[in-house]
Amino acid sequence: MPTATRQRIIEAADDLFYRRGFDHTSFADIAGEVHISRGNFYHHFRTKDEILAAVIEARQASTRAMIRLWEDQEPTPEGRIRCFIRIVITNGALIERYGCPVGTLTSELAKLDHPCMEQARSVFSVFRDWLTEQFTALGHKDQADELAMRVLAFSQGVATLHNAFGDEAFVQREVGSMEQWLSTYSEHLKRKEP
Amino acid sequence: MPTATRQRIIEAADDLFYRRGFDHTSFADIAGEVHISRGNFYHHFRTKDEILAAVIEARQASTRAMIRLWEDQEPTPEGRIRCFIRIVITNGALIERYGCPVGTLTSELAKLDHPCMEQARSVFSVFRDWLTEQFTALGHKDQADELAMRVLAFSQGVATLHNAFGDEAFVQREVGSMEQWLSTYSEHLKRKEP
DNA sequence: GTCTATAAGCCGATAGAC
DNA sequence: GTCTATCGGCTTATAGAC
Repeated sequence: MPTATRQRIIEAADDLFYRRGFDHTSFADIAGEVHISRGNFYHHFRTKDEILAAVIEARQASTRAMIRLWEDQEPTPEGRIRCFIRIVITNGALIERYGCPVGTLTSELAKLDHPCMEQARSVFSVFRDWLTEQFTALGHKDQADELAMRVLAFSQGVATLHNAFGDEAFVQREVGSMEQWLSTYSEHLKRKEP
Repeated sequence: MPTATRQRIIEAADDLFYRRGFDHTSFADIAGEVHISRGNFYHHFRTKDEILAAVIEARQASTRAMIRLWEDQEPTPEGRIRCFIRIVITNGALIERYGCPVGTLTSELAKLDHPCMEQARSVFSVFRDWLTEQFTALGHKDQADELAMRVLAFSQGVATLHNAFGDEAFVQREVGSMEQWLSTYSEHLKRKEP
């Protein structure tokens, strides 16, 4: 049973880890955001790694919630994959300023040689596995994972360069090109259906 | 005229900034690597920002040197662009462990809101401008920059996922696919030449 | 140019009162 | 559950001897 304070700590840490980076965020920063003392903070989380694990767990949950939303909104696999492709536009303002939350965290944890690296990678896997399901439903079971990884790589490349150059026209162009690529993989199914 | 010690500091800092990240690397870490005292260190660089600027300048120079090497080895624009595409294989072992040196630095500096961010982005620009030249030479002047950005985004997407998943087969597959894509853009020129 | 010594402050983490 | 007080260690950076 998470207390309200614990939940507020996780939300503040999630935000600060994204905007400032994990290593650069101190306990004092998080405590200040939640308006509690550092002593109180340690009542809820004993180590920094503990709160990182809680933050990543929260991100996994919110990722799954977003995916369920896409599934409710879009009945076809093509429409659902399109939702993923368009994240780089949907979250464009944040990505331009702070990059992709998933990619920048795994990059940082890799350099820190942090034990939570595997857990952070699993956020990527939530997207990867779901995209693989969608491409399987599109009738490309044999190469579904390969296609999922390609779409994932697209999102990371666009996010990194949007963060570096701040060029919105580039993002729009790449999304358009990727959507066109997707439609060629969907035609296969359309031809088979009446 | 850079002294030998100054040069050794820059090389050690370059390596540590890449492997551990800029923020996580301390003066003591660099001084320890070079086997000098912290006091001596401050004789050469007064602030951490100063050494970061020197490191980025060194990276720009080494990037230009690598490009000159490609130009010597490959006479055609297609061959030269292929050299860039294959970096993710050439530097595969380091990328798997620490990510792309350019992409991870810009991501970190963006979060730190660091004044050297613009300078770090210019390392990307060295690649971008050179790739634009190559695509112009291939006969695609109108969309040369767009094609350059696509190849750049490819490298960043592959590097981030290689760092996250450590899947070498994925890298090989994506490089092969990108080389095939490149050859379709080169055929245009081949048809015009006798 | 290179060193030791040290300042001033922030870090994660703990103890114990209420 | 929340607080204050505090520890030991590490940080950037400076002063000054050699």
